[in-house]
Formats: sequence, structure tokens, C-alpha cells
Amino acid sequence: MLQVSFIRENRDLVLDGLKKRNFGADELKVIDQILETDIKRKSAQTELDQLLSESNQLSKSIGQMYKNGQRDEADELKKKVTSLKEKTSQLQTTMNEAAHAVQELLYTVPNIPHPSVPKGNSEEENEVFKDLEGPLPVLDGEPLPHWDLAKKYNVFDLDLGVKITGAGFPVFRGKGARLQRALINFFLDEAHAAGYEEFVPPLLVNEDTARGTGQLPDKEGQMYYVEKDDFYLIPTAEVPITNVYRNEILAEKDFPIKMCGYTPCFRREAGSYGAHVRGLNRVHQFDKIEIVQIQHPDRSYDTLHDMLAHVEGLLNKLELPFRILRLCSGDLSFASALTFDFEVYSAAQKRWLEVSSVSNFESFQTNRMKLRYKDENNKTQLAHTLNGSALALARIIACLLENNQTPEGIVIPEALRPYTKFDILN
RNA sequence: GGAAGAGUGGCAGAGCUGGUUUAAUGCACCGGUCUUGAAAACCGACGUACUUUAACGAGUACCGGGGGUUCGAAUCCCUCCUCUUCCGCCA
Repeated sequence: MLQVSFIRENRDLVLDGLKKRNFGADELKVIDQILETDIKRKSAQTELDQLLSESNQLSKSIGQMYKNGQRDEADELKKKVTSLKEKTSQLQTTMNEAAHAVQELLYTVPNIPHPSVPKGNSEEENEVFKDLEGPLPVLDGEPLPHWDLAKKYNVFDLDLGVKITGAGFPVFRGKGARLQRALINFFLDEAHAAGYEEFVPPLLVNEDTARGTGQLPDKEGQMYYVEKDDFYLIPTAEVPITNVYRNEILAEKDFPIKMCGYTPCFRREAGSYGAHVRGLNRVHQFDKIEIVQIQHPDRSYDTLHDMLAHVEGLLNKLELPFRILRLCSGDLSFASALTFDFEVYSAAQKRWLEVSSVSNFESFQTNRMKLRYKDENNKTQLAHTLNGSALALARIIACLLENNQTPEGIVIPEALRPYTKFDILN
């Protein structure tokens, strides 16, 4: 969420940013609407504060009068304050309504894209930031997609998931389950080695937490909701982990804060059907290791590139062919200022599969969360947050199965073998 | 799930028979004096948000969250949340 003060001081910049996000003339009106409503709020507050100040003064002297035994004069004053009260409660309502309206409008405004974000309408226009070195890998014979391989080697079972829960809840078993566990440990160890503190957070979060990272109110339908307790199942570890520092004021020396965590992720998303959502390409529950950083605004873009390097390192160790995309404005998520996607090429599906997304949210989340720090002048400023998948398991398993298939079985990459304790999955 | 008690500024802790509390006091942190340096001592500053001001400053709100009573609420009432203790249930 953008700050009103920021919009006030950078109106044109905000408008340009929204135009880049393909806002039409009508949609852009929201900005001036916010500014006008905020002016209403301000003038109501100015007047209200004055009246409250006055009645505070009077109430105090009433107290004095009672002490001095000036009962009649006190009663006279009481009437005056009572009449003031009518006005103040009216102003209070005006102010609250205006403040609330500003808030609601702000929720509809996405983050301003970073200058480097290419303008575009859809994922077609994402920019290849770093391409795969060398030609696209080709597999001999007739490579199978991962859902066929999964059946062949009993890696996971979607039908069993349907029996136990419903569509989109894969059941991993045997070596598939062990591969899953190996990947989790591998990714966590790598994150730990890179200096990220590990968390095991709750998988259900309350409303404030879901709002803090921007899942509410915009993405309400994507989360599973437990009505009886008013909890949301997390769609990503980003939600509980970033909220660790909600409502905190940090010192400059606390930066950077590096956190990571493994959690299952739950997504209701009613996706489309067809090959693109087959198998593990899109499921309701999957496992993911998330890395999160809280950083000083001056250094958040350096940090973004550090995080990219971390994810690159993981994919290199897993020997998977990948490329990095810089998302165009049309594909950029609501809260992000700049996002890089990692895609692994599946030689079996002959398409690129998204396996990670690394973003800088700048102060968009921290404004909602009230996550601030004291700068060198002792002023409170909003910190920046960043996060990235490092990595999402289901998709990585799909990629490993498809790219590493041989007549003998699925070859486990060297780096994973100490974790799987087997070299080939067959 | 049942019963009782409690939630106050970074921490500890007073206030809680409503009105010089604009939340005492101590500790911690920060600045200064002293010192070769440090400690101690002493002095000072020490919350957040918003409004207003060119600025100094002034004002308003906030004592777990929300609502209410009152001229006036940390203090009284309602409600929710959390914690502690006891009982019950349980991996």
C-alpha cells in the first residue's frame, strides 16, 4: 500500500507508474480521489482537534470548580461542554469516514513499478534478463511428462489425493516422498549457509497477518479460510515470516534481516484446465522454501540481486537448465515493484516452467505492516521487504523427473545425493 | 472446555475508591560533564501516529483490541483477544 504522503508529494510519478501498469484514464482518477478525500480528512481533524482541545480545557476547569465548591458555575460549564460534544462527535464521524475511505481507495492502488520494469500487457512481453547458456536440451527417444513418470516410478499419486482430499492434492510416496524431503533439507541448508535464519511458522494466520503482506483484501479468494476461528491457511511462507516484524521499529544496524522457512503452501486458485495445469504444474497444496529479507531502502536492490544469485546457485547445483525473466508491468504482481521469475526448461513438456519468483516490494508491504526503522536523523522510515522462492518443490520435482529421465530411471543430481541417499529413482 | 487472577511506555513497576498524572519511580539506551581511557557520580534527552507551523513550537489520539457511561476514563461498564494458576481433555 502506498502512503498518502508519498502520493501527495509524487502525484505525477504515481500516475506514470499506474499508466505503466496499463491503468486507463478512468482508473487513474482514484489518485486524485484519494488526495481530495485526504484533504477532507485533514480539515475535519484540524477542526476536531481544536474543539477537543477546548473541551479538554473546560473539563479540567470543571474539576477545579468542584474542588473549590463552585458547584453552580461548574454545572453551567457542563452544559457548554455538552453542546461542544455534539459538534465533536459529528466531526469525529466525518473524519473517520474520510480516513476509512482513503484507506479503502489505497487498497486498490498497486505498487509503482521500478523504472527498469518493461512496459507490457501480459507475460508475452516479459523480458529475458538472463537466457539459458547454450541450446535448449533435447531428450532422446520419447520423453514422458512428469505425470506419466510419476505413475511409472510411483513418485506421487494424484488419484490417491482425490480419494483422501480432492483434486490438486498430490500424495508423494516411496522414493518420491524421500526426494521431496531431500529437496526440503537441501534448500534449507543452502539458505542457512547463505545466512538466513530458519523459521518454522504457523500454517494458519490471522487477518492482520494476511493483510500485512497484501493477501487481504485483494486476494481473499485464493486463500483457504477457517471460518470458525477466523484463520487463513498460508498461501506461502512469505506471509507468516514477513509478519514476524510487523509493527516493529528497527535500528539501522539491524539490516539486513534474512529469514527463511519451509512450509506447505495452500492455494485455492480455481485455475484453468488442460496440459498447463496437469500433474504438479498447478496444485492446491505444495511445499516451498521461502527466503525473505528486510532491508534498508538504499540497499534493497542490491539485496534483490543477491537473492537472484542465491536461487541461481540452487538451480546450478541441481543442474537444471533455466533462464531468468524480468516481469513486464502487465505481469507484475500487485504489491511488487520489480520481479524476476526463474523458469526451468522441461525437455519433455517442451516448455518453460516457472519455479521461482523473486521480488522487491519496496515499502508497499511495510506500510501496511508498519514495519519501520530509525534513520540517522532518528526519524522513522519504512523499511523495504523482499522475498523469493528458493525453491518451490512440486515444480522442481516435475522438472527433475522430466529432465533427468533415462531408460534406467530418474538420475538424481550429485548435490542431492547426500540427501536422498539414492542415486537413481526407479 | 470449566474456574479464578492479570494485561500500563525497551524492561521492571506505581496509579486502578474517576478530576494539578500533561502516566510517578527505577533500570536500559542516547548526549554531555568529570577521566589518559573506562566505571562510578552528576546533568540532560528519552514513545507512536496524525493535525498545524517556513521553523521553534503548539494541538489531538493512544495505558491488550473494540464499544459504552461521564463535563472529564489507565481508573467504572460491556465485549473480544492474550497470558498465568487450578481442573478436564489430549499428541
